[in-house]
Amino acid sequence: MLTNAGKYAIRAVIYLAIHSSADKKLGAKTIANALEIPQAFLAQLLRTLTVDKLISSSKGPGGGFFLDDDDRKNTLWQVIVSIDGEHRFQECFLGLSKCDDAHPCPVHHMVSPFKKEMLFNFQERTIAQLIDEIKDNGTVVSLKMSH
Amino acid sequence: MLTNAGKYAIRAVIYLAIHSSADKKLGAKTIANALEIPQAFLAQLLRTLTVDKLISSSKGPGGGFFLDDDDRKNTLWQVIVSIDGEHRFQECFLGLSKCDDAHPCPVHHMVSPFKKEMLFNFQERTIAQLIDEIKDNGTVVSLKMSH
DNA sequence: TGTTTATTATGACAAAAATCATGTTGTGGT
DNA sequence: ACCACAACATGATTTTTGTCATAATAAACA
Repeated sequence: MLTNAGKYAIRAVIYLAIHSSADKKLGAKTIANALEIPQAFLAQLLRTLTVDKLISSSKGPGGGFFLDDDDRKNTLWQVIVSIDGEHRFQECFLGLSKCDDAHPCPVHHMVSPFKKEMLFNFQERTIAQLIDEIKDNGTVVSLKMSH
Repeated sequence: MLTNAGKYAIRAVIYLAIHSSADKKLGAKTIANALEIPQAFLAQLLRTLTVDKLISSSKGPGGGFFLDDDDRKNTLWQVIVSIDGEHRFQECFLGLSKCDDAHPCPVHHMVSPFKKEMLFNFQERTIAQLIDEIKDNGTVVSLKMSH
């Protein structure tokens, strides 16, 4: 459903959404340590996200990655597409290349409704909204691998 | 969510459910051709399923794999567990080792309800029931990779 | 203008998943 | 008893994915 890279990217973006701003930039190393994921690998993902304009970055001393207001209007779906590609998330549960309501795989009707709902969730909600929901919810979300 | 092996296994079991019986056994080669899956790889999966008593087999001429009445009382969930293991299906969407309602990952509330529902579907329905539903539904399900 | 800090870029490396190849054993028919 | 057939068992190979290391480039500040 999601590759490791995609999972890392989502966690990193959410971490940035919570902890960074235009005047509080974070280095790849900082983020990697906080999330307990390999630095160099994360750096590549952050670069890709930067190229796709889903996160912002600045070089030099005091530089780093961050999310500005515009970035926060994007969705996690865009992050997924940027790293894993569009197909990965939507592909047939059994891996068939053609699987839709007209030509369903044997479990299509068991799986399809939930996938659509989930996809919708990722596409509609902006990152800003997601953070708000999390804060409203009260329960402390975890981003680290284990705790 | 599911490994390639798991997807193959499910398709093979459903194929057997539709096309095989105690006096109509099918060789691994036949199934592999029908589903457009690599033979040798499928053969291993079928063997595993046989060991776990989810499908039946008999050696020698006229032998092959098939589903008897007892086999049809099993669920696809058992097939998944047999091939991919229990954890694969249930793991956290973002890969966190601990992710539950008490300690949720940032997208837990967006994903968890659907996963639970889907899991329930796979655990409750027997293979026999699934086949019945498919037949009732009318639309011809596809099992081949492409068509 | 040079030094520091941090991103960018590239390629090598490791691990895991998926695939393939080979020989062995058991079973039924002749 | 022999032969043909198909499952069984094991291990090697390939491919993909993920990880790591290192050098290059850009920006800020003294």
